[in-house]
Amino acid sequence: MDTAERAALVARHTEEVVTEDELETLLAETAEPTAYIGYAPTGEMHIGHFTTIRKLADFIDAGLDVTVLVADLHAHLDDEKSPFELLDARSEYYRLAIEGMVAAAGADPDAVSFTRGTDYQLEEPYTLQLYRLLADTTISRAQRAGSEVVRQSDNPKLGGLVYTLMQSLDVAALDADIAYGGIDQRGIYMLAREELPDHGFDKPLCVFAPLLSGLSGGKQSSSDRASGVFLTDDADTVAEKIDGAYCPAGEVADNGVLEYLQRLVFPVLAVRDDPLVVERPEEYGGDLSYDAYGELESDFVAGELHPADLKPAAAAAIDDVIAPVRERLLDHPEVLAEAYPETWG
RNA sequence: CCGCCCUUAGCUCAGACUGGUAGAGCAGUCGACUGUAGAUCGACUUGUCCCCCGUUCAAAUCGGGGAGGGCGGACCA
Repeated sequence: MDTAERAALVARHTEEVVTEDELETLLAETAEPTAYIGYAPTGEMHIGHFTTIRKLADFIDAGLDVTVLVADLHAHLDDEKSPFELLDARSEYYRLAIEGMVAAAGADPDAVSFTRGTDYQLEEPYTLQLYRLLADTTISRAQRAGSEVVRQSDNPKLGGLVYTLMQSLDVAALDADIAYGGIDQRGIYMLAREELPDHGFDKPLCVFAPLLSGLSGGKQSSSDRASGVFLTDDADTVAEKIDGAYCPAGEVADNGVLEYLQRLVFPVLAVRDDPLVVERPEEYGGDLSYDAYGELESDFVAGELHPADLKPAAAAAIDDVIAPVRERLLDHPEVLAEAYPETWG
């Protein structure tokens, strides 16, 4: 694989790369570039996380050294989304779920390094750097950077501000060349690109994944189980949720069903070299089979593929994709019960 | 340390002055209409009224105490 091919692999299915030129340079000049993505272990993981994590397989194939940060302190700093006492349990759950998703994406989980925030964020060098960042970042700058990530309220806590600076510093602390995350993380990593060079660190490249629409048209949320498919949802639940999803015939915008297919199902099917089969009654033209998302979208836009036929096929395919992750999680009921006692205890 | 304000449905809040065991909007659920969903109609559900004590035939409402949250003041040798 030459540099251009590797760059294309890293960049495919992304929302934005900052910047493409820097990516080519990095891949050409660095022996083993590093990329990291951080997750604050808060609510249960869902299919939106899966689409973002699935891309780690591309990173690994492109020769990147991938680290996943389980940012336990962040989970508490952001308006105490996770109680302090649950950080251990939820960190364990996140690691289990993420490993499951990496494996389900066709990559080797052992190729990913895991780190927890508390492994290094309490040590002196990190703390000292954090204080220095705190000293020269304005409140409004930190607020703006974190506005898409940190919970907003009329009476925001200091934790949400520190969260933003810590995440910026994490890029340097983990020695990552590339900061990867959903496009909602853009504000924070732009702050990192601005501030880190002033503190003697390299300016990180950023790769942003698209966010999935929720099934009702809004955003997917960990705190709303109905807004999307969760990793532990069984086949019937997936079918119910997809059946209820906003899905206007012929329209692509805000269509969660199509997004699931494009961003998660087809990439996984491609690895297995399987098509997506849509069963359809004879009166509407009989079964269909798609090897690529583009064909399916064309048919959908043209009105050749009706939502009522698409939905059951999509539900079955989604269930098939999450099944191995679900099984891995349900194999460890004690992990779920300790991390989310109110749901699983 | 002092003073003032707030706490009612999943969310935002009304009701408190003039006690009679609670309402609106949004959300949600279910029908109708569409070969899905949404939109649109139609129907429906939801509550330790922050906690404790007291007054009263009767307290979300009045009195006292407490908890949590917000705002302001004071101290500044």
